[in-house]
Amino acid sequence: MPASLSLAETGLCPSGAEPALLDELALWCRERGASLTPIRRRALALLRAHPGGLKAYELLALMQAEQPNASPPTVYRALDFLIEQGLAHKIGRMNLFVACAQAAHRQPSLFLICPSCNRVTELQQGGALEALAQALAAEGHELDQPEVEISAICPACRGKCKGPAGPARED
Amino acid sequence: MPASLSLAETGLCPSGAEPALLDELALWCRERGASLTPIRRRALALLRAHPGGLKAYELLALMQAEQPNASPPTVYRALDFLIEQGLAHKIGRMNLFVACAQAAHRQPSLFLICPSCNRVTELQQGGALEALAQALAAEGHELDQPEVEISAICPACRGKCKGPAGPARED
DNA sequence: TTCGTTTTTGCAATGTTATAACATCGCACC
DNA sequence: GGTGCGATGTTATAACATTGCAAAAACGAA
Repeated sequence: MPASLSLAETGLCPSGAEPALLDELALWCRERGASLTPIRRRALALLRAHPGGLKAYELLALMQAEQPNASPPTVYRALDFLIEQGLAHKIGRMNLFVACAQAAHRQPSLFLICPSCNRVTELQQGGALEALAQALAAEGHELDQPEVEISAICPACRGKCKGPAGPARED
Repeated sequence: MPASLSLAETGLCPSGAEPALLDELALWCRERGASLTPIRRRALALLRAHPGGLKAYELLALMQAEQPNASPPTVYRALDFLIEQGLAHKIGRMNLFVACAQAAHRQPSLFLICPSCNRVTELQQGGALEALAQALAAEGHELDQPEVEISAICPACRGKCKGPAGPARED
């Protein structure tokens, strides 16, 4: 079973947009008493258009294309909001921000970062997290929160690229 | 809040030093063709004296107490070396560096970061990592390397501090 | 010893990531 | 028309990390 679900295979059109989905998410925010303002919506659209994730300042540059006065706080505030709402995640080790593969399901996610190709895979089903949670519970710890990041060689790279660690992350 | 003290379950004396252990580690480096120079040794000693971990610039400040000309590259180079040798780890999400609880055993480690008290616990035995690795393997991924960071409520905080998320980490 | 090589260190500048602090705007509500 | 409040604008700065180059130390071989 390909339980993996690489960020892109939700049927995303890579050029952005997805207005219907964004409208739906805006509604969802509304229901929660939050509002997906134009800035936040734009940030989310950009993240979704870049399944490999974006650095904060890359996002800033993209936003400045439409909104020349955007500044660091602009994007960090938008990102904080999206993360709070479960619409995006931060990959701490790479300072990378990605849209949530499930739009906003808000369930804990396991991020597998392949050290060989640097690709980020968001794993949302399969027993890995449960197994981990149980093992932790057995030692008195309680798995708290989403966004568990793990270095793991992805299926594509197993056997293929062993040594050289090719570059990655062309946007 | 009591003081930090977490990784300390090794029975570390908190005031630093441990010359015998450091000598041993220096030898161990030698065998591997690496050398634990005075700067690196000093950095390691400081990390070990602060079981809660240190930020790079905190470490820098401490090193400058003895070596006024120390600069950012000084500490980052030392940290890179220690991490390479398996003598220290970096907690990516907090930009925090900690001495390896097992000195240099170089086995994958699971870091549990309590969102309530910010305490970092290094877990090196117990089935958690194994369980995770197996679950990943079942989906075609191969757990790659050390330093898995996880947000998990620590035993001390379970039941105790639920809501407010008090601050932590005064050194 | 002297030479050449490699590793380590010193140092200045810069790059990257993130937040503080404060002012302002726009809008719902009374 | 004020007031409250969330969102945004704006400037500056904090915090984290790296690059590039040159000087010095360490070390092995001639």
